[in-house]
Amino acid sequence: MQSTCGSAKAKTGGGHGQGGLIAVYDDGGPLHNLRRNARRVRAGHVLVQDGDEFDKVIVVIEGWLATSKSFEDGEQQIIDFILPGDILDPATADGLTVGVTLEAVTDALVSIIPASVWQTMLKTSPTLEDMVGHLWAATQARTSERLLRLGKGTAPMRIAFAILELSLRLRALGHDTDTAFHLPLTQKALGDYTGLSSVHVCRTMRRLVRHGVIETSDHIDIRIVDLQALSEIAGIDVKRLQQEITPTAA
Amino acid sequence: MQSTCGSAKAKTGGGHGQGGLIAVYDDGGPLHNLRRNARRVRAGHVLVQDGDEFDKVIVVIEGWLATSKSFEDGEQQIIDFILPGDILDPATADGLTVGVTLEAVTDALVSIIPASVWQTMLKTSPTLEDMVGHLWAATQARTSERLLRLGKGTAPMRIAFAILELSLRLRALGHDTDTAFHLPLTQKALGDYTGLSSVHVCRTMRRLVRHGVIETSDHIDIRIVDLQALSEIAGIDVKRLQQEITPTAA
DNA sequence: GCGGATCATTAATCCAGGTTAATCCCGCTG
DNA sequence: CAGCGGGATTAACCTGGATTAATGATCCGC
Repeated sequence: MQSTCGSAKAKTGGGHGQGGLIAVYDDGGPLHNLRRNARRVRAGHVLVQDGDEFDKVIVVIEGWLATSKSFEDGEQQIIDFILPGDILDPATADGLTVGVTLEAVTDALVSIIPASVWQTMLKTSPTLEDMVGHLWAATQARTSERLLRLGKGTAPMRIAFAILELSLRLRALGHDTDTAFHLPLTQKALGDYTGLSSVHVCRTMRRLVRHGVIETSDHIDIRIVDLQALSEIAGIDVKRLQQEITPTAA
Repeated sequence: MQSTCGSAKAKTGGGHGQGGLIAVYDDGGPLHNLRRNARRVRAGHVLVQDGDEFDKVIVVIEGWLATSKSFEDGEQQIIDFILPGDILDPATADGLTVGVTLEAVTDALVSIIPASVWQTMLKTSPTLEDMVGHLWAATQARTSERLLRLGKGTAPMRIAFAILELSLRLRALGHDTDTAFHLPLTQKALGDYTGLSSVHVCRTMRRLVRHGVIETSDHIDIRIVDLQALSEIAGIDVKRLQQEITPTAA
């Protein structure tokens, strides 16, 4: 699950704007024919509902997905965003049903692999197993940070963290520049991710802008102006977070 | 990661009061000699600190551990409780450092396995791989539920859920009876787990008692009086939660 | 039995963030 | 161009849970 990191790096990023793990798929690696049997889904499309029977693994090739859970009253929590290169096995312990709803945030391209096939792929490719291990470790680390902030963090901290976390993940994909990036999210969605109301997300982000920590333009294009300040608010060390949550970090 | 569930069941529970996965270890399975090289730790002992270099996997044989993260100001969030039979790989994506602090909640018996050895064990034992897959799926499911409640749930809901979650996990180990069980936790710790202050944990639990939903005796011995009501407050269906978070559920 | 821990309980007060609702902005379509 | 709809923004108000602090229980070692 650890060791032998390097192999997954392969930041060749074959010119299609995606480095990281996706590149591996196109390098004749274990997932090289993913694109062939991939499926295109539109933004808003729900791939699986919490509680459904479903025993497939999903690999995201392009676009954003999100896993979420909600109460009967409609209150929703986004569990995680699934970005290009991520692999999601939504199964619960019973191996039959899933514990989250999976929805496309943007138009996306995904590959849906039956569990049995996936098993075989894993068993025949140590590289793939390694990749999965790293992704899993990264997810763990991110989730822990998020649990800490959902449990004990203030609103500014949650927002700042979400911005930094997503910016790091996007950067690792080779999208966007270091400081400017686009979040395909409404403030409501950002609230569902951070456990805040959309109104308070707005308030808090406006405050960050006013304090010159970030800039925003046209529907959540974000530019980080003062990285130092932002990471202090988020309560993290950027370098360290990057190492902990970037599966391909050296 | 799913399929072939049954093999892990093995609820023989060799008479030492622990069913589930631990039983497998004693059945000549891949982990049968765990106890031999196990290490005993006292309650309160910190095994690893967030940020440490550490590339070992930890298997809990007896007792409770907890993973946690905290801010500089001392505010602490318990990420998860690690119970007998659980396997913890605390590594982050960099494969070198860990992202959580691991502490013994009670006196405990743990086996600490170097990453390389663990790799080998996994590769040579499909049964073990399967177990790990189920544990991981169970953890995922539990974490999702907890994220939902930390983000959007009220205090009663968080407490009720924590009680039910832990009671189910304990029951799966063959400890305790269906409705009565002991939590080796202070209210402070329960607060760190649910993202509440100890004072509010107290208030909320007292209210549950007053409403006849639970009973408590002597330092968090809990008896569930009205399971129906408790699960409604928690916002779950007990049967379903059990399937989703119990690695050995059929 | 006595001082000193640690933890639970309760009450009083405060505030971060939720809720509601009005307004604005912008892209869309007829 | 007007009208519309979805989101962002802002202000006014309210509340769930934090904080502080005082009081009890237990359990200790002496």
